[in-house]
Amino acid sequence: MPEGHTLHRLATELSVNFGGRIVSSSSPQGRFEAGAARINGHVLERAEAWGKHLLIDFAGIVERVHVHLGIYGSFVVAAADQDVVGQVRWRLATPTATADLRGPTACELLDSEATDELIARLGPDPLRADADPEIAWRRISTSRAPISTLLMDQRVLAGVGNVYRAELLFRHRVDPDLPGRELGRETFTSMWDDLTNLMRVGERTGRIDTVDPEHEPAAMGRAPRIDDHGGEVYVYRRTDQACFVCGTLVRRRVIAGRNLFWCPSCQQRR
DNA sequence: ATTCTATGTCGAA
DNA sequence: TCGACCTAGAATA
Repeated sequence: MPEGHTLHRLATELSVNFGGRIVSSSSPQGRFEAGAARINGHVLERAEAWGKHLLIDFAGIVERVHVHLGIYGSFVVAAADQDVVGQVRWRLATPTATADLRGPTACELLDSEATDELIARLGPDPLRADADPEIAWRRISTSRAPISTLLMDQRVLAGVGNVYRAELLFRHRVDPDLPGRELGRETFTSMWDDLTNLMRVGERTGRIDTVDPEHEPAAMGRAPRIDDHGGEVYVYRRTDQACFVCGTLVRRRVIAGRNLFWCPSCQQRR
């Protein structure tokens, strides 16, 4: 379930469970064999997230491990001595913990130059203390592309995925087709602040919750929603269900292979 | 048993 | 805009 909050949680989890410890490293599936062997027996120094990218440092190794989960990758920390189940690209293990990486888009060693290039092409990550929203504003306010496309562009904002995109647009009642350069400065600022808060909640809880108290299940007399992304949301994957605010049916549209969900009544140009 | 789906990204057409 | 990547679990037959 990888949007930015997941990667920041993962970075913390890896740091807590493996940081400062000698780890054994292997690639049961075989596609990271050489890299895993280089790391084997070294001390994990730290793990950090930049948007949806994870970077892990090991003592005495100049390169950093770069992991990107893609759409279905997973990196799961569990107790020690787990059997290998399925396709495990990379396994980290200590006497007390095991971490298994499956199905990532990227799992590779990057030198410092490649790492710099990676970070340089990412926009500000709301979950990082060093994030500069002005960079995002500059890219949005000078673009003719629709705001729904810009929010997913990692050069504009790092860490936002399909769920946060749909929910952020809904929460601010923004038409997904609005060109970036027509988005008002005030709207952008409140969206950035809101996004930061939503993603912090996501990082803390491990789920994406975006519904305000007055629209929560208890307040509206409806059953809590249980879904893969694990939280309560306004529009994501709620195609043909009633909008919590106005009752209009939520719509879905495929754009460049991705599902966009929105309320056509609440989210109109003003 | 098979098909479908997914919170992502890249490169080709 | 489309397919490839590559994985597990859910849905369908």
